Amino acid sequence: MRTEGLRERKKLDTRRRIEGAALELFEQSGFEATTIDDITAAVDIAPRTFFHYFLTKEDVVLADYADRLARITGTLAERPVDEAPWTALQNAFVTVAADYEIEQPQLLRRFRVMATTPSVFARSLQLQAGWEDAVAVALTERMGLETDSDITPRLLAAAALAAMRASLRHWLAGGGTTPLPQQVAHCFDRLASGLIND
Amino acid sequence: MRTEGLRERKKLDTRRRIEGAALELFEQSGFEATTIDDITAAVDIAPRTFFHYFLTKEDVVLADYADRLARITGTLAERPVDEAPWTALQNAFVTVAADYEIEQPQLLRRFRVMATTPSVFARSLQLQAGWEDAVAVALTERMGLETDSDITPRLLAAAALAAMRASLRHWLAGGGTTPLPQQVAHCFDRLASGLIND
DNA sequence: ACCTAAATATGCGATGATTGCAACTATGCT
DNA sequence: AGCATAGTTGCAATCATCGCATATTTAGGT
Repeated sequence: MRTEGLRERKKLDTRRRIEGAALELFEQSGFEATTIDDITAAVDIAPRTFFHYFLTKEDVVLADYADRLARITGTLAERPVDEAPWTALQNAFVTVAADYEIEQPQLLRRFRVMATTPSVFARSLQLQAGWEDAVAVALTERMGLETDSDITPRLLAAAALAAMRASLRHWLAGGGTTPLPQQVAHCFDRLASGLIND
Repeated sequence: MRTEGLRERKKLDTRRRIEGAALELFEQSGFEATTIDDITAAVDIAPRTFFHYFLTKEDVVLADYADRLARITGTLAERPVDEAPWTALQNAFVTVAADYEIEQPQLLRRFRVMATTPSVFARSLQLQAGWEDAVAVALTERMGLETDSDITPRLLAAAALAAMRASLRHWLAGGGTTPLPQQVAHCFDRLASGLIND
């Protein structure tokens, strides 16, 4: 009972090989200086095939974002319904932060490219906006509200993402030194206790 | 005592004509379906010239962002130094919100395009990230902190932008019905008093 | 009005991402 | 083996964007 059939395995393998080769090239020559042709040549596939695996060149760097979102909404769904929304959110994001911590080495490669390439950074913001949407929807359901009638879920989702981004930035600035989960928890706490005292 | 010389006036005029024609075309045929050639033909300038006025096609839709940021940092700088950072931020953003309210008709055109075009939306997020940077820097100075040593300014800036975005979304969802400044003030208040109670 | 330097506008020619389409090949299933 | 399906490839076309060399235009003296 392998991971599905040969087809699936091959596909996953190709995807990983693209990611590997691309990241290597990006770090070596820079994102913009690396062409799709360079990447596909390195993996020995047709240029056209690249776009069957990734929507854009930027997405190779951000290949983990979809799973990351799933992890967030997944954790959020697991939290007891009677838990305060903000607390549930904190738990969900601290969980992802813990993932980040574990995968730190690989992540740093990606983040380095993102931090130095505007188009990749922009794409990451776009994907994160998708996270915000998903989280807002999840919160709306959890809080039993009408869609879009109340601004609360949106505000909470946006604030959560803000806390995450700020923490991440700090983490990266320190080269991954400071413990990320604690940092995230701290930012959530700050927001939870109001910002006037800062 | 005109606005500088003829050269300056012409340049401003061309810029405005590009914006006008482009927005019209975007609304009529869609952003992506409109090419640079279409736009420059409508304004009767060379295609190459377009890029002397705007860095990207997306930037035509977001032409006001630079001034908007100046307004924010300007207001922030005017606030008394002993005012709490979050309060100062609130004031700065409510000020822009008031601008938005006044320019509502023109803004709605732009927002409509932004809301329906992923690449424009992405670009707007990128520009807002620039706002966040600028605001964070301003706060760092105002609070007399070492650059990047403390995560606070970053968190506050990110939270402020989050409040702004959430408010804006609500405003747009309602077609510009609800009073934006109040909405923004409300979101800032919510964050200021902590999110646990929600 | 005339002349020169600086600022702008054009024209031209790459480059490179991205996409639709049609032909081709490998895999899954019977 | 033999068909249906999914995945790969080639090809051609679009279009944004950019560097560069060449006109044009405007600003400031003379």
